[in-house]
Amino acid sequence: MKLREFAKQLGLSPTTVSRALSGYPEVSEATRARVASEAMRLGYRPDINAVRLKTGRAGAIGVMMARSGEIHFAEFMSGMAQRLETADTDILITPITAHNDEDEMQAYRRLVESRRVDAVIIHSPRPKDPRIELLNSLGLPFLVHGRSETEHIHAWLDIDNENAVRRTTEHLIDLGHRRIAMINGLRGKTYSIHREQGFRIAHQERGLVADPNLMVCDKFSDESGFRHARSFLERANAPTAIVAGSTMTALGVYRAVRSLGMTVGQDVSVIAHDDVFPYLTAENMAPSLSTTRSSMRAAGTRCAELTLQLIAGRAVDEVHELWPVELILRESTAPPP
Amino acid sequence: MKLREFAKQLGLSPTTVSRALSGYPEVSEATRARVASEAMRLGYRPDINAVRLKTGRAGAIGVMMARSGEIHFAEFMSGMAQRLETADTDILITPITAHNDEDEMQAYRRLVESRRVDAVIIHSPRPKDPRIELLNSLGLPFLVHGRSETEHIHAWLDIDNENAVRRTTEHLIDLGHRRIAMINGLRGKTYSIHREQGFRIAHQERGLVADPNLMVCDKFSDESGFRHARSFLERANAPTAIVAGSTMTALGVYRAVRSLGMTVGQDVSVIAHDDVFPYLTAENMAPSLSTTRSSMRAAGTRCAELTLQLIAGRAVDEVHELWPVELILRESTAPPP
DNA sequence: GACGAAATTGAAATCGATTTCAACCCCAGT
DNA sequence: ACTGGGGTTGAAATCGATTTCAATTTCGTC
Repeated sequence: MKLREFAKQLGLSPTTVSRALSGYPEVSEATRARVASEAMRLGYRPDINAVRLKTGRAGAIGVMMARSGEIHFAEFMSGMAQRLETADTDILITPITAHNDEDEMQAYRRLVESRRVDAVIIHSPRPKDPRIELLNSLGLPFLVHGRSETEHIHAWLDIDNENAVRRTTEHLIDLGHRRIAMINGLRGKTYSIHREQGFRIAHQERGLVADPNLMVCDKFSDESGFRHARSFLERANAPTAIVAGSTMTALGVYRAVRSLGMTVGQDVSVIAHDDVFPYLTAENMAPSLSTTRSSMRAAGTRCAELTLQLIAGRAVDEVHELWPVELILRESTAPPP
Repeated sequence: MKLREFAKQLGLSPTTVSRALSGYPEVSEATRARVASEAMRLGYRPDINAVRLKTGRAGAIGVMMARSGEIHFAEFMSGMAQRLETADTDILITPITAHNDEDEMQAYRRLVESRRVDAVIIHSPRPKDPRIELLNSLGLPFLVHGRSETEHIHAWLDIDNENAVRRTTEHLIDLGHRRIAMINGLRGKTYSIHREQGFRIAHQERGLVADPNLMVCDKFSDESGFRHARSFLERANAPTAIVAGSTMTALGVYRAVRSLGMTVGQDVSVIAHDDVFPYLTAENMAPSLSTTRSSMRAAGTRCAELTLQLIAGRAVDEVHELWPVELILRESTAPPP
């Protein structure tokens, strides 16, 4: 059913119908009500592509998906979806298969030039992230989930990674631990850098020095948690506590500890950051895992909201949110033996 | 840059340029080459919304995302993306917040009537799934990931769940197990039903009867694996083997076994279905987990391909694929003590 | 050199909405 | 009775491409 037809059935002009449906003020209340109810009854809905062509709005927010199916991705998206479903805005997934930066940049260009999206959200930025410069120069609104240290202006939402790990580490030191290891996220990402900073600062504050031999960077996975924890714990001067990058990593760490005949929360303390996944709960691990916590889903919802605001014209330099994280102590952290 | 302008710069008509870029045969090779290279140089790309309006193609495939961030989702999507990136087709995520069927149906209607997508993919169908009937009546091409038993025709790709669990169970019986428990997926989904069938058939074949008290349905999560395994193992007549619905479930099962002072692969055998996630590998669990395996990512890629074929007009009743699963025996299965 | 077929190119209509600008109605104020 | 203004409505232009149909060029053949 097209506007033409529909308008004819109502005995009105397309103009008036269009105005009635888009809430313009100059159409009389009586007409608006009639149009609305008839649209519902006859199932008329504007062709989204015509609307987009005419208005220039794409009605979609782009999200770049890294090739390696990020474990965080589904939760974040689900959060976004929650906000967007009432905003008549779609989520457009654009795959990044590229292994080099240039390909990735090309993907952004394509997105912008073909007018597919009104804005994009990018994840896991690096301190100097070329994407930020590119998006700025392309003039496409964008929100960074995470932060960058580039001089180029950008809207962002991030969690306070530095403070999270700092409190985590302080807690371990205060329990009496002196040799603490950290299994960090991917090298080069801003969040990994911030976490490392938190780790160092906590040590310094207490008059200690973080041992570089006890710090590694890797992806968040069960496997990497296991491997690094084993490697740490088999050393002569093994750490008595381990800070893990994610609950998935912690899973591997637990396994490594057990595989060496030790017990988490007794021989070795473990603490991790928890992005709150419905299928893996820190509280249910054995022993229950102490964590810093910040919901990935909530971040998705808020990022969607902020992105809508950017599209609506909110100033980029107003949009900066740093979320604090909760510290939740459970059974996996205790004084060293 | 618009077609008008671009064509003028080339000294050609918009018609010819459009044809050159879309690969029509009637444009001379020389012109085509010139147009292509200039388009690259000047960065001309057709406005996607104009193209869509004119051609009536949406250039996107819709995927419905259930509210609960499915753990499988990211991998499947990532697989889809891999196929679609060269097809100039987007993936459109539509959130389903609805708790009732009617809302969900409404979401599909909206998708179709506003011409947002050329096809949709739906997941985890039930034996009589009303979505299938609706999509048929709306005339929108769709692919079911999984299968339904409805009389309504539908294209589908599924893994052979029945056979997977059947072989799994046969293996356990052949090892000597007589009391085998199964932690199945969500009740009412076709895949859960098929798995249950496989479980029963394996028993029957060997002259045994599956014990209904040892079969439960629940979501795939660490927590549910733990809870149900505990409950099974604490009974008077405890099972000696457990079939788990996913590696995540198996994780919880392992934990439950250990929490009771028992050992996986000795006191209790465990086997699961593995959808192959990069962050949780059956092989790396301790002890390594025996599984049936089928890559979720590969399914995504193939589903994208099949959906493109449906859009191109391939007959719906030709599109049925049943994927066999591999059975991989590792350390978690052994004869009963 | 002329003719017709084949190969190229272009003008204009079209997709389905939004929005500008003009027209109309109705009534208050003079 | 006439004017002006507010409140409603509509005709037509427009967004930026694709595609139909007609026009033009090129080329082989007689």
